[in-house]
Amino acid sequence: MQEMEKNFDPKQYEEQLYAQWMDKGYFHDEPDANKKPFTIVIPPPNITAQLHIGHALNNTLQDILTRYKRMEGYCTLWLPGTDHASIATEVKIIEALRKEGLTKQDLGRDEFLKRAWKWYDTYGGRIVEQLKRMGSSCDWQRLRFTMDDGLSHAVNEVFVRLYEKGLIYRGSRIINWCPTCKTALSTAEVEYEEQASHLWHLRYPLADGSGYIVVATTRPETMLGDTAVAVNPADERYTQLVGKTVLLPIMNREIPIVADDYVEYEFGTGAVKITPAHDPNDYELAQRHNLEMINILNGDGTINDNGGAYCGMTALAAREAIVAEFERLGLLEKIEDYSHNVGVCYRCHHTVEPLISEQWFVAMDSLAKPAIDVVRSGEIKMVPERYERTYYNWMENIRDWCISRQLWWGHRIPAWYCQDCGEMVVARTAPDKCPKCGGEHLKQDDDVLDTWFSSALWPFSTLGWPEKTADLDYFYPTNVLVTAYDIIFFWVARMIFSGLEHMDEIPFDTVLFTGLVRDAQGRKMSKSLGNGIDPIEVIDQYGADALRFALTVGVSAGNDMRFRDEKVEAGRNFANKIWNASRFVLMNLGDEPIASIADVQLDAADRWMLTQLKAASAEISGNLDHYEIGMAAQKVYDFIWSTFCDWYIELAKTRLYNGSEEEKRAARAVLFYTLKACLKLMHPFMPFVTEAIWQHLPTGEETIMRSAWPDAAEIPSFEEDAKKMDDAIEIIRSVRNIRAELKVPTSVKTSLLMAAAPEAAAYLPEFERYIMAQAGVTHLELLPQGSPDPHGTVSAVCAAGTLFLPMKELVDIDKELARLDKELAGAIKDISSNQSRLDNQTFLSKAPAQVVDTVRQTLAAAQERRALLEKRIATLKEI
RNA sequence: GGGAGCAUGGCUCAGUUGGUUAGAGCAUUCGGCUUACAUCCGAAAGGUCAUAGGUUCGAGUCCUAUUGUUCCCACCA
Repeated sequence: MQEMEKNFDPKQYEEQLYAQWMDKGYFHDEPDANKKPFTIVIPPPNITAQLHIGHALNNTLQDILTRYKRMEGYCTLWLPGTDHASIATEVKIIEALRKEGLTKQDLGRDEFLKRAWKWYDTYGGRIVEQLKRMGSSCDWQRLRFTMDDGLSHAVNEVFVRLYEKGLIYRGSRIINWCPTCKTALSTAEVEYEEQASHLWHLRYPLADGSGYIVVATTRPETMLGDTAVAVNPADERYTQLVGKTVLLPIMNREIPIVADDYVEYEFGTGAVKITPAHDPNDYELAQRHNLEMINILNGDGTINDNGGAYCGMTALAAREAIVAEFERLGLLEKIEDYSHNVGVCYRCHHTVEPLISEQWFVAMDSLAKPAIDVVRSGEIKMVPERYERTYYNWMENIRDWCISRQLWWGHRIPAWYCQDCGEMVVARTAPDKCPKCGGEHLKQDDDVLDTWFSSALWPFSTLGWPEKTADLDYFYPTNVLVTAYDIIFFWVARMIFSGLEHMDEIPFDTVLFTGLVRDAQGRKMSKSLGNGIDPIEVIDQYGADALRFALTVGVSAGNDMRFRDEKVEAGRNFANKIWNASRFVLMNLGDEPIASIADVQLDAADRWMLTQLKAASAEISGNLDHYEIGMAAQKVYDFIWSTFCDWYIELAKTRLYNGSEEEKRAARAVLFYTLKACLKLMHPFMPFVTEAIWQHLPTGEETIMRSAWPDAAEIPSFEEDAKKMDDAIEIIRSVRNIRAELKVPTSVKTSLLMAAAPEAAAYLPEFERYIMAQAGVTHLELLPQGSPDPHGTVSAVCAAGTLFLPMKELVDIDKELARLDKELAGAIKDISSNQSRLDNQTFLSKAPAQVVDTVRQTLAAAQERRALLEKRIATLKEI
């Protein structure tokens, strides 16, 4: 066993330990009927690029839960994988092509797909490497990709089943179209941006020449496709116009003026131009009024043949030209400044155009209902709970899901069209001939599926569905899904209804939401700001454990967090702290075999330590069980740093350096026992440093990650003895406090006198050596009961009694009096607050007896403190 | 137009089901190279828990309103 270096150097261990874990197969479990399964499926990162800090947070939490459950003895599976991210990846590849001066059409579908697969090889692999750097204990033997054969098979199966049930249909609807990506989008894929624009007031002349009606619009170019003007039926300004027609300028088309409740008369002019093919509201209104629908846009966002003279112009160019033309014709009433929401594509951020198009849809009504029920009933819980409301809100107002995309990279829609008779066949595999006419010229649908269609199946498609595999049987449903709140609609909701529909079971019982990781100023990380943080750079600089620490300690579920270097530094320091504590223990274990804590004479410090350990492990396990990961991490930190290092190790030195052999044996046993427990409690959070240490220790176990999680029930506790140690600690703190306040140099030792309560007098001698060592005193002298306060001393009042430091030559009497006055004021405040509670009859009758009792005790203690302080002040004034 | 979150010492944040004197890290001040660690140790100072009401024996925690701030959803052209 090599020696431990003075400081923990992550670089020296991380890669090597990870390789070791992989070699030994520690991340892999086979279904085991004797164990309970614990399953997490990773939210598959998009292969578009490398992982960002948000992924690091997400995966750290999953790893913590997985490692915890694994140590608890569950049969665990954390299933990793990546997502082909149809549109996002395609956008990236097209960008790359453009730099080579190519378009995707230049390449053709097959060549393009080759590029995409190459992209997957590069970035998919890189993502896996990044996950490994973070210490993720994923089962790499079960690595999946949404375009794997197995998963593609699942996608086809689901498509065909839903089609056969009538839940997938093809139809012509108004959809959101991204002219840049040249594809349809689902409603979820449209984001809205506030944009400063104008409201153009246009005059539409009445066909009978009796004047004109003014319409207001934010998109003047759509007038090319207008097929009506609408007003509110109750709007008196226009009642006499309803039923008349206007002559649409430029197009010279005669279109009706109709009345419809949809029109708000306060807005604009109260008259709306109706463009059914390019506005969802107009579309609905057109259906009510049987209006013509004229599509004026090409797929690339330019004006088509229906736009007459404007054909071929971009929508924006057409807008300018049309406004100019209206002005020339004297038909431009006015232009107002107007700011409104514009829909943009969530991938390329260009304005989307609503248009009518033939697409594939999933009918949502019957799927949504059971998915709502399982959350309402609590079968699926969301942490924090408030996201359940967001979920209901979406699911209850859900619209049919447009799933076809005019893209190449993705799962091609399993529908074929007979070139001879036009018949459409939806099938699991390519049909060789048309079932209707027998023709052999069948052409597959050109479109691919929404990338989220395959992600929706992830919890079961990754486990082998539709085959009935052992994995699927054992690991499904999964336990917890850890994801950011921004994909609740895209993904979480769709997994829930898909799981219910195809597995007849929920996909997971808990959804743990993470917040967004923001930069140190609280800004969202973005490419344009260039404020993104690369987790790998952080790991290179501080180590993976430090990064994980910064992302977890004190963070609460679903809340955004700021990422600050200081916190990573704190994490690095913590790793170094446990490293050095372990180094200390290791140096002091001696040559004899380490005894069990059951076989040694435990002293008060040991009993205190074990009692604290028992409480801490119970609390930490409890926090983890409730997904309070930030709090669990905080407790691990505090317990190890303060309780174990700052107190117990320091106390143990007394016996290690000056104790008898038997005492050394006891101290070593408890140090070793507690250290191992500390490492285990810490391991899910900081796997590398804990494993590195573990392998330096004579534990007899080759890895910490498969060791047993500390079971609080098995740790002995000694409440009463622990209380005595607490009293001694209070004495030590008081002495240190006085010494610091009076600026007594550490080198100056002093004797300590105590007027102790009788019980305390009995046990304090046992603590004398600890007090001596920790407080810098030469010896502890117990004053006889009832003896007067010694002159020329400084004092402090503790639970165990009053202590005196005979340092009158060092003490400024006035300062000391001031200090005592301050303490007295504190005591008086405590007395009055507690007394007033006890004076309250309702409190006495309604509060639990235990609470009342505590208040009584607190009051008594405060009163005693006051008496002692007053006495002390009086004697000091006599000097 | 609906809905949600946040507001706690100088900064960044915790605070489980309401229960003694509201915690931590960083920063600050003071004292320390004490044979695990200066990536450290000891000590201190610093908070009317946004504001105003209410419920309760008891409120940072529950309710109502207000202010500020962030976000989500929504078809006012």
